[in-house]
Amino acid sequence: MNAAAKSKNVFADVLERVRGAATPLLAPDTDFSRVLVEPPRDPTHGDMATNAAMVLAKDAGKKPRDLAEAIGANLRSDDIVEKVEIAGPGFINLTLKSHVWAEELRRVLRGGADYGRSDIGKREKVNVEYVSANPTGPMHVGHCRGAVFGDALANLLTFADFDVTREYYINDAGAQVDVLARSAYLRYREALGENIGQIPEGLYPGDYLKPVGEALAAEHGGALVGKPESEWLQIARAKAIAMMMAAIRADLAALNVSQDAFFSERSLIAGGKDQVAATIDELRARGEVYQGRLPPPKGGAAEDWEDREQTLFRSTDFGDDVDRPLMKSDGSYTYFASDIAYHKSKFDRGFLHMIDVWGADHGGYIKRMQAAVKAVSGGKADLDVKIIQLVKLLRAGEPVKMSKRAGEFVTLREVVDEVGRDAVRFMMLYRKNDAVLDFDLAKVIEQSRDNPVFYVQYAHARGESVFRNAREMLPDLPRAAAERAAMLQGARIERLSDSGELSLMRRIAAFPRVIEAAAVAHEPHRIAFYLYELASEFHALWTRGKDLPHLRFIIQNDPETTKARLALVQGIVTVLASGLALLGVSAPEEMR
RNA sequence: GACCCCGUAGCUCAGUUGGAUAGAGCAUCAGCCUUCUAAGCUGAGGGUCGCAGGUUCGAAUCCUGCCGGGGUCGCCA
Repeated sequence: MNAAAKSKNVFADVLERVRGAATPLLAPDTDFSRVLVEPPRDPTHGDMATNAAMVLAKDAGKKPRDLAEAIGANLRSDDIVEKVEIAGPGFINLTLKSHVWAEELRRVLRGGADYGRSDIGKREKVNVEYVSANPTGPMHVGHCRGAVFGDALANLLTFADFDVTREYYINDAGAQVDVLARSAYLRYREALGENIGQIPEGLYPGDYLKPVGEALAAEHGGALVGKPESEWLQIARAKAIAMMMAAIRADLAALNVSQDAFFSERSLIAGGKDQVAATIDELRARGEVYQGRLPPPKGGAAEDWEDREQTLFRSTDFGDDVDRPLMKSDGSYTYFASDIAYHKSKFDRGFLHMIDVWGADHGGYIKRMQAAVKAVSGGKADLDVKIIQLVKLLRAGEPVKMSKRAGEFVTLREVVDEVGRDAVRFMMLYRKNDAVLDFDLAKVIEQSRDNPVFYVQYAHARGESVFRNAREMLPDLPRAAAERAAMLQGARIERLSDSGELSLMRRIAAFPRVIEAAAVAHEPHRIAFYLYELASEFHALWTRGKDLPHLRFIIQNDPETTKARLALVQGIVTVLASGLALLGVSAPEEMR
C-alpha cells in the first residue's frame, strides 16, 4: 500500500505523486515526459523542485503560476509532503516530512551494496569495446585511461541492469603484426647466439621481444634459420601475438581490468570464410557499396593524389561527409572494411547497443563507423563512440619525458607500480572523457584534500573508524557491514534533525539518480564527482563535532542518538563503498 | 577547404541533458586541534560562462555565424 516502499527511490516516488496531483487538471493524453523532479541547487527551496507547471502550462491552457497553485493545492494533502511553495516562474518546491528521509536511509541499509541499482537497462545486451591496443608491445601509460574508462563504464551499465559484454578487438591482421613477427625473428636469431647488432629502422627495438625470441629458439632450435620469410613469418607472428596478448592481459590485471571477449581481426578472414568479403558483398547487393571515384582532399596540395576508381561504401547515405574506401590500391581491404565486418559480427551476436572506446586521434572515424553500424544492422543497432583524450603525465608539475624513438615509453605497469592501482583508476575517471587530463605522479600519492583519491577513501576510512570507536560503548555492534546495517535499521533515525545530517541524508538519496544519469550518458566520471561531494559533506559534519560536541556521532550516555547517527554513517559508508566499487577503487577501512 | 572536440574564477575543472542568485579544488587572505583520524574543517575575495545574433516563460546548456586552441581528412591502425 505504501507507494514509497514500492518505488525505487524518493525521486521516482515524488514524481509519481506530482503526476497524480497534476493529472486531474489536464487532458487525459497529456505527455508527462518532460516533467522532472530534482533536488534544487538552493536548499532554501526545499527538498524537491518540479518544473511540472511550467512544462504543462501550454497544454493545460493556464498560466504556469496558476497551474502551479492548482497542482500545489493537491500536493498539500499528500501524506509525505510537509510544505509546498510556488516560486519564480512556476516552480513547485516541496519540503518533505522528515520521516521520508529516514525511510530512504533505511532503504540504503537494507539494500547495502545493491542500493542504487537501477532497472533501466532491462537486461538488454550491450557490447563495450575498449583497450583494443595493438598486440605489438606492452601497454603504455596512454592506454590506461581508456582501459579504466571502459571498465568503469561496463561496471556502471551492469549496475543499471544491462547485460554487458566487455570486449577487446585484437588487431592481429595488419602489416604491423608482420613487423612484429620480423622483430621477433631477429630476437630469435639473437637467442641462438647470433650478434644482431643494432635493430634496423622499421622494426620494434624494445627488449620486451627478447623473451619471444627465446621462446622461439626453445621451441624450434635452429630450424628456422636461413629459411625464407614465407616459412617462418606465420610461426613467429603467432608466437609473438600470443605472448604480447598474455603480457597485455597481465598489465590489465594489474589495473584490475578484465574482459570477457577477445575478438581476433584475423578470425574474420580465417578458415576459408572471408567475412569481410561477405559483408562487402552483402552491402553491395543492397546498393550501399559501389565502384566510384572520390574527389581529392580540398585545401591540401595533394601532390601524390592519383585519381582512380575504387570500392566505396556509401556512408553519405547515413550521415557521413564523404563515401569511404574499402580497398587499398594493392587490392587488400582497408582497416575500415574489416571494422565493418567486425561490427556486423557484434550485431550478429545480438548486440543492439554498442559502445566503442577510442583514442582522441580517431575522432574523424566516428561518423563512418556509425554509418556502417546503421547499414549492417538495417538501422536496428546503435553505436556510441567515447573519445578518450590524452593523458599528460607530470611529476610535481613537470612533464615526464618519454622517447618513443628509442623504444622507451612509460609503461602502464611502471605507473601502477609507482602510485598504485586506486590512484590511477580514480584519477583517470575524475575528468570527463573528452577533456585532456593532467596526471601528476607526485600529487596522486599526496595525502591531502588536493588529492581526490585520498580524500574520498579517507572519508570511508573515517566512517569505519567511527564504528571502531563506537564499539567501546556498544560492544554488540557487528563488524561485518551487512550485519551492522541490519542492526542499525532499528535505530531511531527520525531523531536526526541537524541540518548537516539531513543534508547528508538527501545527498545519499541522490545516489540512484546519479547512477541512472551516468549510465544513460555513458559518463562514469559523474560518480567520481558525486563521491567527492559526499565525502566533502561528511568531512564537514565530522569537523562540526569538534566545535559542537553534541553533534558528534558517538554520544557517551545516549545510545539511542548514537545509533541513529551510526545509521547515517553506515549509509554514507555504504554508498561510498559501492560508488568506489563501480570505479574499481578500493574502500579502505583505515588509512594508516 | 571540410568535419569532430574544446573555450566557465589567476590555475585545473564540475555544472543534475533547458531551470531559480553559475559551483568545487588549488593558489591568496583570515580563522579552528586537552575531544570520534587537523591526512580535516569554517569564512573572505575572485566571473560580460570566447564574441554576436536567434529559439522561449527561462540559455553556460539548443540553433546560426564569427574568433581562438587541438585533432582528423584515399593506401597507417
